[in-house]
Amino acid sequence: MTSLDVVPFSITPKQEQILQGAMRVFLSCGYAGTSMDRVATEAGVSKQTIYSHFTNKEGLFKALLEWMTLSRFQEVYDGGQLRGEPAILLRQVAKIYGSKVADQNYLCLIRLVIAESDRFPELAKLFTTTVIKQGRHLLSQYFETHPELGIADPEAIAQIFFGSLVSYMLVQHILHGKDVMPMDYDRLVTSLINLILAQSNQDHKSGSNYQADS
Amino acid sequence: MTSLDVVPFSITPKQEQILQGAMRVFLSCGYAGTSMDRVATEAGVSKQTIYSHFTNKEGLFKALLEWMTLSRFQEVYDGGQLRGEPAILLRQVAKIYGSKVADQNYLCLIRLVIAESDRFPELAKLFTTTVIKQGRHLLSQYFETHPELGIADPEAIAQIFFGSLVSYMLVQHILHGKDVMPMDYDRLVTSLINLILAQSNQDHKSGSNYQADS
DNA sequence: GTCTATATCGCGATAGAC
DNA sequence: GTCTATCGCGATATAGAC
Repeated sequence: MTSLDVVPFSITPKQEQILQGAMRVFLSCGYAGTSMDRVATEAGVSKQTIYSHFTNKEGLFKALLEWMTLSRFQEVYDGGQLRGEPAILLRQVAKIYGSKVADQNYLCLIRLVIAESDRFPELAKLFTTTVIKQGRHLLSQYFETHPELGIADPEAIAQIFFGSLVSYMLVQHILHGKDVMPMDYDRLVTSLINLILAQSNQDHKSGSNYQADS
Repeated sequence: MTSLDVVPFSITPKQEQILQGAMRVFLSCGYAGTSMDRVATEAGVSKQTIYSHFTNKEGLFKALLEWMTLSRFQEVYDGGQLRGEPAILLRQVAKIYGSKVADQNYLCLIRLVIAESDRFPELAKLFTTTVIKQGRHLLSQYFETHPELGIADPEAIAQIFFGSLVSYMLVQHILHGKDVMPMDYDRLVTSLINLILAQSNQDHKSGSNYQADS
């Protein structure tokens, strides 16, 4: 359940050189918009060299996205379990998340995974499983070990927490919201943390267990 | 400020016929992956007819996305100002949002706007302004006219509300989260509404006005 | 206005020398 | 293993008949 059925990569220097070039082109031009000639030029190798290391364009693309997804996954979640005071920890998570995800390469990776989610559904699932599901799981576990926070549905709140951060990055940095409806990241994070922590301060007899009528 | 500097469309039947065909192809194949031959076949016209109505591939693509964005905008936000009891209204908004956005065409439109946000930034800005900014503004106004909810930063909470819904749709339906980490929409909405409404039930002297230390 | 036919170019993939 | 040269195909865009 917790282990991923994806084997770790072992990459030769030449393959990494090719992937670095492929990354620059695919991330900015998309799958269909990328030509193998351009990748060869950008990587500083000939086209045939690419075909000798990866089966074809599709194979190169899959290898690139798996490589980026898994390496970035390790980089973000290497800390293991979450610990500390709620107010401090949530802000820290948001801060790390903001600095790691606001990175240009990572934003382009997300955009590319979304763009090709129909043509390459397995890659989208890999991304969802390793990045999003894992993050949600870690935070959800933290909530469960802190019952004093009064969180009724840890998984849902964890999804709301990360979802708010994801949509912020998406709208502000990918959809150019920073130009037409700018909002400070700290402002969003502060409101978000206040929302979640306010659960522990309220009268639990009140209408917090609102139920749907559908 | 509230008016958009985009003139309403007047579309001839032939143009709509072309746009309908273009929609099917562009939404599933992306910009670079779409051929004008395919659009012509799908629309039931010849290729030259397309070029006589739209200047080129880029012009056709822009016209399509502006057409879809603006027409969908009118469809969702025709209700004007929001009214009603908070618990009822928020759930109603989430319900409308869920049914309108979960539509396959609309999900593909969002994916396409994201995918081409770098090549066509003006289209991304148009989408952000007409759809996201407008929705956030309406909900923010509602919060401002209901001070009893105890919401300190209406704009931020409105962003969190819609952001949670957007990211849910994105992860579940576009990134295939429904296959690897399914979650019921009502479950998320219930937790989200509880979070927001809990603000009005708490002791306002407590740590709800947590401040960043950065 | 709309169609058929065509020009021109860049693409993915391969063959063969070294 | 890596390079240069090339094949075959499908792309955007246009020309000219009706």
